[in-house]
Amino acid sequence: MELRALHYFVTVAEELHFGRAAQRLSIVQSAVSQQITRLERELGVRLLERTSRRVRLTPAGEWVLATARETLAAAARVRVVAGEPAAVLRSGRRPVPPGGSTARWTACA
Amino acid sequence: MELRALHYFVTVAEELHFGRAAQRLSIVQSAVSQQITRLERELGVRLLERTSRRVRLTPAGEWVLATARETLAAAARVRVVAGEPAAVLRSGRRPVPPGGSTARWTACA
DNA sequence: TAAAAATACTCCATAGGTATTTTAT
DNA sequence: ATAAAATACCTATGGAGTATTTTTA
Repeated sequence: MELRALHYFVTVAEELHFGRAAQRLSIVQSAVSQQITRLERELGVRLLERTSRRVRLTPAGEWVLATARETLAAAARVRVVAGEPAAVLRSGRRPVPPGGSTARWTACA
Repeated sequence: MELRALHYFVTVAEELHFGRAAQRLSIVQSAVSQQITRLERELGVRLLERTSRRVRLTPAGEWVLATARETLAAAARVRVVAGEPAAVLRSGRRPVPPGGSTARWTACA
């Protein structure tokens, strides 16, 4: 289980939409889909109920959402006590290469 | 920052010895070294002070240790609320291939 | 049928393994 | 000299991207 997957899951849970979550995360929808699928497989439980029109949290999804947020918050505290400048703060414009975002680490969460 | 790195760090902090930590984690010492180095680079702070005879926590290391444990505990709760059988429980003997441990995922933490 | 998620496939970054080197006592 | 961590190099895994397919309201 990775913090990345929890982060993606929380974002999808907030947006209730894979595409919008992907946008917020600055990655493509398929990557979000893969991570959620992997997380669900790893935990052995369905977290999101999706149809082509709506995404909803399952009961297990609701419980996991709360603890996932706690985990991410704790991880953020690690960075804070380490004195790191709050995760990924960027100043200035985001460097986007000519042909669109080919680079994989141009944008972080 | 990954849960894996936090886990390795907590183990080293408990053992105060990279080699013993690696043993407990069922991986090689160099992998532990790499993860700790990466974590320190990511956080921008030295967590462990090592000499060839002794490993000690830096003050930052002490702070990070506490929050790292909180993070791992929260991650464990995610698994619990998801109903997962407590992380990686294995029964029976560990499958070791003929030529020694070539497989990389034979043992997990 | 249209909007949205899932899948197939590719590229490259990285985790961990082996072997070796560096370092500090 | 020696015990222990760091480094170089290698292979396999997997994350994210593009393009496409599947699904269901």
